[in-house]
Amino acid sequence: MILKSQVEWALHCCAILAGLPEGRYLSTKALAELHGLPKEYLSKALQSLSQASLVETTLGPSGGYRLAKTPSDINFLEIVEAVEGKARSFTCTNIRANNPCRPEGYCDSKPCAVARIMWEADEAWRDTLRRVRLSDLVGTLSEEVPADIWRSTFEWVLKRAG
Amino acid sequence: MILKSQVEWALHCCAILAGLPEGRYLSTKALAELHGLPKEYLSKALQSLSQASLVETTLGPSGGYRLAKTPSDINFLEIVEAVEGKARSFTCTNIRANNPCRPEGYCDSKPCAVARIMWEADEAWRDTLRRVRLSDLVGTLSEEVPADIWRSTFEWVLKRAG
DNA sequence: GGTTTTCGGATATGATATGTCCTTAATTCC
DNA sequence: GGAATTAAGGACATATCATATCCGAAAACC
Repeated sequence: MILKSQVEWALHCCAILAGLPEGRYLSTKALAELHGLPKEYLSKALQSLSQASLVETTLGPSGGYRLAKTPSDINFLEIVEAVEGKARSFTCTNIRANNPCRPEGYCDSKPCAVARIMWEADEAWRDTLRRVRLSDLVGTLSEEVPADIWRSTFEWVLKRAG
Repeated sequence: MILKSQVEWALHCCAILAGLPEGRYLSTKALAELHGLPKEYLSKALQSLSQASLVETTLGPSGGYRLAKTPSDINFLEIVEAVEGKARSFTCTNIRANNPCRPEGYCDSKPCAVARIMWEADEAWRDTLRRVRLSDLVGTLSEEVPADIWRSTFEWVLKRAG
């Protein structure tokens, strides 16, 4: 049970987009080169963010992506679910229904007890991600990343933002 | 990010094993027929449980599997990790290291902030599973499954246990 | 009009989950 | 002792999905 690498890419890209000056866009090409990622494939992750209305896009030169909301209004779960999907990690195939001792046509009143427990754990995972805002990540990064690297990184991307 | 179906199978099998009389074994064949699962493939899941020392085995007729510990000494996480593995759901490829603005040979003092958040969510998932004991599942099942189905199911499997 | 960009479709490839088959060794039953 | 049964595990086949690349269309900018 491993998350797509696109999840990692999307989170890092959102962190960069969160630090952009108001109104500026950043292209797939710039984000791919900054992170050393395949441009065409990263594009799919960014499209997922766009479909989830987490980012806005514009075409043409100096076009690209910017956040559609303030970093404090975006949480981790939104980003993760945008590229990974909203499906639960445990899928119940209801194998209890194959029990040969069950009367024909018997109908369960509740979902399977095994599934309920697994879904509860899934919710705990989602709750944790829901409680972390993109602005929290940006705060941590600006504390931990040395100031000169942090500053020159944004100079670097802005130079490519036209 | 979907768990293997073997996780579901293993959990249901453990629930049945937990209800067996002391000292009795249940074969792969019986467990597979009870749940309507492919015998050969289910065998792989049971082997995983065996390697994790959650179940004990014996060979020959009337052989098979039984729990190696009391149901209250087995939690969900042990079973899930036995078949799914202990690897975290988020793998950090450290793409921050590709940032062209980083000085050559620069070394990070901490793991990536993105990864730390994702791992925290992973821990929340594992904590939830760790807190649920196999005996809790058995308790829920014996409450919710109609008593006659519950009883005839164990008569059915015991008939196949030799 | 030419360039740059997002977006989506089509396709290829590799890894992994799923499923089957077969052999070996141990145990039980007759 | 011999036959039947079982777990264990290796070999193999198949299907699904993640990863990756390429292309064409439409939109924006110069």
